[in-house]
Amino acid sequence: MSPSLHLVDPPPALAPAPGFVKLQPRTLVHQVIDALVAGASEGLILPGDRIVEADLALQLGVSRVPVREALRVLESQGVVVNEPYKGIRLTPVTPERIDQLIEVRVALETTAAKRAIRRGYNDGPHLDSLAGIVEQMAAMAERNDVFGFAMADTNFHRTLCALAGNAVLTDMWEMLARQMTIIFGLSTLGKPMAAIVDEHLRLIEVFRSGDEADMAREIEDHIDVQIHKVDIENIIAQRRSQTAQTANQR
Amino acid sequence: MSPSLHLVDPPPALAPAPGFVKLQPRTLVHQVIDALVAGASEGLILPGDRIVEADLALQLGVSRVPVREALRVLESQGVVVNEPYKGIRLTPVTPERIDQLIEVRVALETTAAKRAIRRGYNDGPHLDSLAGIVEQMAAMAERNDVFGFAMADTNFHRTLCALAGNAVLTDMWEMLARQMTIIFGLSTLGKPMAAIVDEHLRLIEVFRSGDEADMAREIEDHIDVQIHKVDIENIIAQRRSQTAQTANQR
DNA sequence: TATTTCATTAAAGTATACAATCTGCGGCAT
DNA sequence: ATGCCGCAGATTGTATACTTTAATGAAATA
Repeated sequence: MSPSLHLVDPPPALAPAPGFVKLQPRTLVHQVIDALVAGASEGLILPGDRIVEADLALQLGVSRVPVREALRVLESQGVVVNEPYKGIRLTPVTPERIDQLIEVRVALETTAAKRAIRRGYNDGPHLDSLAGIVEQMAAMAERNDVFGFAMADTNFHRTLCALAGNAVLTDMWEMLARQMTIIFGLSTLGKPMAAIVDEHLRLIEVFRSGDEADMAREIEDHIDVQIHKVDIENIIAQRRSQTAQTANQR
Repeated sequence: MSPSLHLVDPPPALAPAPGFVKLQPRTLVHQVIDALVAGASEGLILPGDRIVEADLALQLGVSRVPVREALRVLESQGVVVNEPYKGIRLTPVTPERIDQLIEVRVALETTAAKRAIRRGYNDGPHLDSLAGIVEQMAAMAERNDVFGFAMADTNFHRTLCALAGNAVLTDMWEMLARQMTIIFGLSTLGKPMAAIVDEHLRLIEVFRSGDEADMAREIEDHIDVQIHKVDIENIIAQRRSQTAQTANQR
């Protein structure tokens, strides 16, 4: 883990793509976005912290322009909040906001699962790829790799959403995932990893059964439990005191 | 209606605010965003059309910077698509995409209604404000103001969503609404306005009853019917040939 | 002492200038 | 004739420079 903010290369794909992916030039804007999200999930920047364009640009070794554009994107995605001529700060995370994120995420994933079932995509190959990801999760749990575990977990749900074949839905899901990644990164998991692995296996089973209502219930329970009970404000306060000497002023 | 793209002031609020609203400076970025969305919904730019930063900046009388930032925001919201170093174009609208937008919108509105009911917000004052908007719709229908009618319609659903008190949800809903505004602007309505007014009245009734399942069904039917049957590609082709002399090359 | 005014400063918003990349066309070799 | 190479134009990506706004604090006044 790096001690400071830095531009990053594309994250390593956990599951190799089946065919060729249309590769696109990674502009600085994208790199800045990734760096910021990564930094936030590492707790380098905490919710509510001010983000100064010029400072950030200096740290990342780029000009203000790509930084500004990145921040605009993150603003429109809810990761940061902006007041014109005043400044940008990482969106404050309150229990209410977490509830809201969860509510929307459950709605999206439920819809995705429903659609996937109606398309008949809850069968062999698709179930296998989901099972494969759960295996990865188990492996990460084995070696106690919390970060890798969280990545695989996210990947599981991303894959599930993708089965709906709804680009609008997946885009919106990614927005939520980003914000939850930041929160996840700060909080330790509420449950032991082994239990979470089991939950995912059960999720696959229900998905296979094709009962839409059951699936909806299962998803709701599953996501709800994940971070609902975490006292996020306490965690943030702790982090802030830990890194008080280098902390960005609030 | 203006014959060309132009910067716009904030749209007139249909319902006056009860207290003071925290006023924020409108930067050029926001104005460019509004101008672009307005221009798109007027058919000045058609789905699939190329958007050249420099041209747009010239037309709007600003530099490229705010234009770029606006386009970045619209990109992250799905209004335009971007390929690095190649260009930006208004997101192509296909029947599949419309289906996807509707699917997500139904999911969000259903969730919002459910939450609003659970909060007990399906009562007196809130129902009244909804009914007030339907009256506005009826008035617009009376004077055959299609644009005003669409605005009021949008406002109805916006108000309904707001009752859930979920900022994340409303933000996402606004994204969808923007894209659907563009499509609506291009297509004529599939049903007579009077019928749509009736549907909204029924929607209010079901909302009052507080039956979540009924509400979900009602919303689904209502939104589905609106534009599902429209042959959007044909409409776009027509528009394109109508304004062929000044059309932006595809 | 409290309050207002105004200058200073930091940071965001905007404009201009430069670099990198794509695209289409024309010449040249095969 | 066909296909490859490379140059020129256009357009996007990035950097630098300038302008506007807001916040802070010191000086002035009541």
